[in-house]
Amino acid sequence: MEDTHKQQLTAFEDACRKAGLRLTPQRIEIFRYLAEASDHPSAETLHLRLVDKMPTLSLDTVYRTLGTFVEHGLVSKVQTVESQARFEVAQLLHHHLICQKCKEIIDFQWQFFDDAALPETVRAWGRVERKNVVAYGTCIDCLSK
Amino acid sequence: MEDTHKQQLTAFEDACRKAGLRLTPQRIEIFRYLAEASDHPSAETLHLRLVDKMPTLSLDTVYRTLGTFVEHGLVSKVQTVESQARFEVAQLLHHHLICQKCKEIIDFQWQFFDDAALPETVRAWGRVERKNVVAYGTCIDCLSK
DNA sequence: CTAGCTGCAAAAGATTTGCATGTCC
DNA sequence: GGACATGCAAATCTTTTGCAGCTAG
Repeated sequence: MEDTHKQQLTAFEDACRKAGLRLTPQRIEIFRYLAEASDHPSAETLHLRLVDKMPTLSLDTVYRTLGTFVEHGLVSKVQTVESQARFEVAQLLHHHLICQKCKEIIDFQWQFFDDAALPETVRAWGRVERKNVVAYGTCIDCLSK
Repeated sequence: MEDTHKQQLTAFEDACRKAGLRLTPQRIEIFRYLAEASDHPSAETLHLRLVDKMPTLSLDTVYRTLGTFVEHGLVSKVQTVESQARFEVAQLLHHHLICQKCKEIIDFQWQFFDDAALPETVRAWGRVERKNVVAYGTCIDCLSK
């Protein structure tokens, strides 16, 4: 496992303890897998890939666990145009590229945007906590097909 | 009806004819309502509000019609973290503010962002057709509660 | 007239929930 | 030990689909 993932996992265990969440094998596995995955899996995909390691893991536990993680800000629900929700380990300052053909979601960084101030008019609306860019298009693989 | 909406409606009728879509009373009402609404309603909300005017209108027609409109680029499906999908009349260059408490979605403009070029790294990914900002926070009404 | 829509009802897909049992702290 | 989490099954909620009748062009 990469260092980044180890750190995420430790931070996760600390966050669980702080939030009064029990560290069960299921939760650890689900989080670990999500931290290592880079493809924003759905609950179903996650379950499918984890039942090998953990044959008794049920799909509803995956749903429940992801819900709990999202509530506690450990995991983010990624917006898509598909019917199934997708998830990723919560991290600030990253944005999404979505291929409209293969539905793949890729993360990217954009410092310039992160530093930019929202327009004046938004200030009157309320308090903004975070802002994200979602860009839609066609990935290079799908373009060449 | 405001001029903007009249124009949208005329553009809609033209677009339907061009696309070979029939102009049925249901389609006209659904589009008209969506053009006038500013709150990004879900299919269910739309149906609920239209059955008064059109008592025979069925929910599945609303779903089917919105699907057809989205396919033809007349309407956009708005991504949310809620379970129900929400819709709006398609328009370029606008972004969303989402209140995490009351779930209200507000449009805003941001010329500076629209003009900004995506970072270099994105170019290697493929061809981007559009980019949107989604900002999350708490609206002024919910802040004062 | 007739291809394309609509409404109805039923199905499918995604997610949630009640409950009994098991397990982390 | 006791509160919390899990697994199972059933329920719920959202969206889709098959089909027969209707209607815009």
